[in-house]
Amino acid sequence: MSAARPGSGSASATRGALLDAAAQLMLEEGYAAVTTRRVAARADANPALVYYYFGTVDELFLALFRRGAEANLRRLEDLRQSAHPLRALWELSSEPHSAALTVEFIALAHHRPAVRAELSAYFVRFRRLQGDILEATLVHRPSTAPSPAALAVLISGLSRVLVMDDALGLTSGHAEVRELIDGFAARFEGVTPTTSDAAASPEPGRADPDGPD
Amino acid sequence: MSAARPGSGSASATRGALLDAAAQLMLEEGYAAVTTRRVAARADANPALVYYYFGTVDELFLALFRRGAEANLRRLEDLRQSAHPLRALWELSSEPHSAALTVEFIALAHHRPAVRAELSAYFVRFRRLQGDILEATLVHRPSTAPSPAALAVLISGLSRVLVMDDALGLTSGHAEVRELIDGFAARFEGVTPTTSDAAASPEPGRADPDGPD
DNA sequence: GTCTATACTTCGATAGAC
DNA sequence: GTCTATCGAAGTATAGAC
Repeated sequence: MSAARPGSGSASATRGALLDAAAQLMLEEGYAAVTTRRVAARADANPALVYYYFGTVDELFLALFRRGAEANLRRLEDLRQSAHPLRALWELSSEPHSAALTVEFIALAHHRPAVRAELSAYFVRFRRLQGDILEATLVHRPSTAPSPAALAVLISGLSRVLVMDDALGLTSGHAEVRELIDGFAARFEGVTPTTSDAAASPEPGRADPDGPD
Repeated sequence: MSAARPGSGSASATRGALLDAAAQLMLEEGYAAVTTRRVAARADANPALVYYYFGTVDELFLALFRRGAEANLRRLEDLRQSAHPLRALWELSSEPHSAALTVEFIALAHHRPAVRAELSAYFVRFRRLQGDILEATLVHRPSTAPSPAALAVLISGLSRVLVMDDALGLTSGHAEVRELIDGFAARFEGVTPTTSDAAASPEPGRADPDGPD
C-alpha cells in the first residue's frame, strides 16, 4: 500500500485497453515494440497514462503476463471437467497466439529478472496442475509409460515447437508428430482420434485464447 | 555488385569483432540491446563502422545469423563421422548458448520478414540434414518407429524445451525426459547410456558453441 | 483520471574529413 | 577503413494543470 497506484483490481477500461494494446503489439511486432508511446497510441490513450497505471514498462509487462497467466490457469482447471482432458490439454498448449506470446515472454525473461521470476513461478504452477490432470486422466497407464511430470514436459515441448515451426512456415514431419500425439490420446482416452471429433465437441473455457501457455 | 560494401568474404578483424559483440549483447540482454552504438562500444569500434560493414541493423542481424547457421550446418555434417551420431545430434541441439540465440532469432523473425525468410530457409536445411543422418543411423528401426522427419521435430522440440526450462530454473520431469532420450539412443546405437561415456568421447567439430540450433 | 509540456537519453542513419 | 559531427525521430520518465 505504499505507492498509490491502481492495481489489477481496478476495473478501469483504460487500464484494460492499455493491456490489450500491449498484447497486440507484442504479438505483431515483438516485445521491443511495446513502448509507452506506441501502447498509448494503439489504445487511443495518453502516453502519461501508462505511467499512471503501471509506473514502468517493466510493470506493464508483468501486468500483461499475469493477466494471461491467471486466465490460462483457470482454463486449465476447467479442463478437468472435459470429456477428453488429454486432447484439451494439448490444444490449450497449441494455441498460436498464446504460444507466440510465451516465446516473447521467455525471450524477455532472459534479461529482465522480474519477468523471469514471474514466468518461473507461473510455469511451476502450470506444469504441476498439468501433471495432476494427467495423473487423474491416465489411471490405467502401464508402468513403462512416462510419469505425469515428464508428460507435461513432452506436451509443452512438442506443442511449442510445432507452433514455432508454423510461424516460420516449417511443416516437415508435423503431420506425423500430430498423429503420434493423437494416437497416444486415443489409446488412453479410448476415443476415435478424428479431428472432426475435436471440432464437434468444444471444451469448456476456451473462449479467450490469450496469455502464455 | 551494386553497393560497394564488404561482404562476409572480407576477413576483417573489425567486422568479426562487431559480430561477436552483437552475439554477446543478444545473449545477455536480448535482441533489443543490439543497437549500432552498443555493438560498436562493446567491440571497441566506431559506431559508423557498423553502417560501413552492414548498412543497416537488419543486415547486421542477418549476417550474425548466417555466420552461426553455416557453422552449425558444418558441425552437423561432421556428426556423420561420429561414433554416436544420435547422441551427438541431441547434444548439438541442447547447447544453451545456441538455443538461447535461436529463441531470440525466432522472436525477431516474428516481425522482421528478412530474418524470417533466412531462418525459414536455414531450418529447412537443418532438419533435412538431421533427417538424413537419422535415416543413416537408424537402419534397423522397426516400421512402427517415427520417420526421420518426425524424429527431427521431436529432437528439436524436446531439446529446446529443456533448454528454455533451464533458463527459467524449471527442472520437474527433466531427468526422466533425458533418460527417455538416452534409452532411445542406447537402443538404436547399442551403447551403454552413461553420461560419463559422452564426456569421455568428445565428438568432432564441437569447438565453437555458437549460432542457432 | 486525464491531459500538456518538458527534460533528458538513445536510437538509426548520413555526410564528409582524414 | 576509420573518424567526427550532426540530423531527426523515438524512447523513459516526471511535474503539474485541469
